[in-house]
Amino acid sequence: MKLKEAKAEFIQTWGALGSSWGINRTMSSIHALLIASKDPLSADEIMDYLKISRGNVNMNVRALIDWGLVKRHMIPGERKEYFSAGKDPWEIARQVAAERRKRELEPVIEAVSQLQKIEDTSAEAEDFKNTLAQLEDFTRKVSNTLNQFVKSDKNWFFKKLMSLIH
Amino acid sequence: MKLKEAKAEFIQTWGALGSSWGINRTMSSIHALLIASKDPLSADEIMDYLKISRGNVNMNVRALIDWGLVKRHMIPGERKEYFSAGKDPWEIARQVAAERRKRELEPVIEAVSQLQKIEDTSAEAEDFKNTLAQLEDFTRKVSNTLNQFVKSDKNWFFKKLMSLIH
DNA sequence: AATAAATTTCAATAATTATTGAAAGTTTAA
DNA sequence: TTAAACTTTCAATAATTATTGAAATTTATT
Repeated sequence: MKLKEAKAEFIQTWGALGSSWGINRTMSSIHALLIASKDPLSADEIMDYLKISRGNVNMNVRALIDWGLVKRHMIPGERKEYFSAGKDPWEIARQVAAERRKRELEPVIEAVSQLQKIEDTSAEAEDFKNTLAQLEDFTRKVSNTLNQFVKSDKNWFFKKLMSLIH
Repeated sequence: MKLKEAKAEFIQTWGALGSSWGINRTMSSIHALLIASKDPLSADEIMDYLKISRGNVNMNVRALIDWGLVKRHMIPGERKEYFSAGKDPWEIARQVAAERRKRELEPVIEAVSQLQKIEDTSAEAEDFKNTLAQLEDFTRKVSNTLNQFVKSDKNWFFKKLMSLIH
């Protein structure tokens, strides 16, 4: 297999993965393209490679920057902006975990916690309150654990990962 | 807050969560309804409560069964099928982790592993191979860890979770 | 300040994904 | 074996989500 083909397939694979994770295909394709690329790319290069419009590139690159997965570069003497993505899988996972915790887990904890204020005292109501309490407890534990990952350094993470397996 | 309201909001919250995780809103709403419900429900009851069509209930309940999140009940003397969902968050998470590992992580490992067969030996090709190798290694580690979770019992999981935090 | 280069926005449109509902298929019971 | 009760399928349609592209805006250069 040639380098070019491999990169094209990687972009394809990564794009499909993203879409099964609720991230849109174009966003993950751009991310993959930048991961696979030695040097930062301009909007024009991304448009050209992925055959998508300027507006689309702009919106999805912005989203990637929001997620902390891509950064802007200003090259001295150039007017254009360039974009690059970090290549370390652990850093990528950490960034994604941090954002999802904030965006998805925290709101659930908040909501489930509020819902437990049920006035009824029927057996059914008590049961449901109990289900919610368990859910809150579980979600808090997961959220705390993720938070540790996010704040930890790479070696700590791998050590723990290994300790889980053995 | 009354029990009915709380259940309605829970269904709402859980539905929204699912859709940010690439699971469709109706599927997670049905799941939430069954979690919140004391007894198993029939297709008609689900249709009625969520105001969705029979076909939609059938398809999404089937998907939930595929995911191992819902089971069928036959009540003796009744013609209808009834459905229920497990209420233990740990069991739910385990089931979801098991399925996603199989459906999403394993194919990525396979794909990334294949992609490393790049013939080129330019510095750029070597760099990219290296990125892929790191990605494969990371994904394998995550996959193994998830697999441990999946095979483990509840207490083991919580003990490990706690050991990570402290 | 005028111009050029690049970026951003967003209404229109295209593409995708979810939902309906009626017909076909199955199962159970008399 | 017929009919009623229930489930499944799937083509048509609705709803949602992504994409385009041209106009508006911003930023840099002369």
